Amino acid sequence: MRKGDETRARILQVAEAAVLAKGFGATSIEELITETGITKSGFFYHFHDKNELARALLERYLENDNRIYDEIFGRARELADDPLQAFLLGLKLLSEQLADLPNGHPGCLVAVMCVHERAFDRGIQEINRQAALAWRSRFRAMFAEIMEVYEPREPLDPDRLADMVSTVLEGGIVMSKALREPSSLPDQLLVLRSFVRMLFRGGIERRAAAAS
Amino acid sequence: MRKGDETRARILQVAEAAVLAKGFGATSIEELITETGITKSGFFYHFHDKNELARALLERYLENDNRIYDEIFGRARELADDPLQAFLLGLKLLSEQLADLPNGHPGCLVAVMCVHERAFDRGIQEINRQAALAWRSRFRAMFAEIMEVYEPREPLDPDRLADMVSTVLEGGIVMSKALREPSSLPDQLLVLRSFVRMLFRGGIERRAAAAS
DNA sequence: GCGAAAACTGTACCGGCGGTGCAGGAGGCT
DNA sequence: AGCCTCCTGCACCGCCGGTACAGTTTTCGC
Repeated sequence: MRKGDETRARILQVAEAAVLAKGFGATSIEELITETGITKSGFFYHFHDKNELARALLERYLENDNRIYDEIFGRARELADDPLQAFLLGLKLLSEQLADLPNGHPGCLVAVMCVHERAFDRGIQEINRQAALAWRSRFRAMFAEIMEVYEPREPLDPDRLADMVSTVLEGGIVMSKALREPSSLPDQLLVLRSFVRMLFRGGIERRAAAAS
Repeated sequence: MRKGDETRARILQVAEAAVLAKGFGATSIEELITETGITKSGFFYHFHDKNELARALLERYLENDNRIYDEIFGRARELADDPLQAFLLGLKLLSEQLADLPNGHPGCLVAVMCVHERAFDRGIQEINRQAALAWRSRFRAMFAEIMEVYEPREPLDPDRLADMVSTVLEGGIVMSKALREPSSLPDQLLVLRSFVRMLFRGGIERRAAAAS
């Protein structure tokens, strides 16, 4: 029981690195089993086909992904009283953490599954969709809290604003890889941070100006 | 000579749709030849392997991509005297054009190649990098022109700002696919538009306020 | 320590796919 | 007529995903 989970986890670990490095199609099962020191039969004992591997991979990735966001923005929320300051600090911490990765962000499995789209079943597409919606509600909650305190300079839909965070993350990963500049992703996050600061600090300045 | 080019173009057209729909690995050569009504030998007469197909596909895609940006931002530049207004109009036109696509943006081949990364040779990675750099210099030129007229509310590196446009485009494509909401990409472009307007119109307002 | 279940191994096989090699043919240009 | 471009047809290779299934070791609860 426990042994099986450990092997399964080892396969997933090796598979994730390989898939993020060269895509799902280019990652062969034979390669995974030689690297984990298991036999082909052993592999198919754990995952009855490649699609199931993809699902497990994605679920594992998303759990970890959510854990990281919880940690970073949770820490930021503890350090700052103000919701805007907390969010800006969170973006900064995230940017720094990504900048510390020596080879840059390894890649996002959600993006991989999007690109391979129709190669997978509807179940995986649905997990992907739910993940994107979860990101949306996570960041929307933060923006909603900010908007209770700060009036935005321009009225922007909180959902669209929340999606902007995911958009910059996903786009930053792609652009970092295309440019071969690991620093691009953290830099783009800081640009987004400036935009958000401008959006809300502009608002409070306007209110101060109107009051005077 | 002309006949060959036509067949080649037909293969590329079919291949692009297939690759964007389900990824490169999941697109089989056999499938391409049945759809174009050519034989396997005929295919390998035009492309000596799959890697060469990828290169041709990418080059064709980038030519078309550049043509579209030239058109849209060229038109915008003609319609507006002010460089900021021209850029904002260009983003709006681009957003509208993307919103008009019934099934959303079909996908970006640069992102596909990034995701498959090590499955291709260095030549393709280099084309990808040059494409990203070309986007950067295209939009940097626009921001440079804007900055001659408007002072940004915050000092932001024109390169980073330029990359933000590509980042939002690439990220928006991924998020649109993940969410299964074709409207997400054009919406995100409009959010970026708001950010850019805020960045520069905030600047001019400050100068006007300082003068009064 | 024992028995059952879980976690594998080994082997043999299948079909699809990327890719090679080569011979030959149709059609147009000179 | 002869050559070149553009293909077709065919035979073949090796890798890979996947199946089937019998047998073996490891682990864990009792």
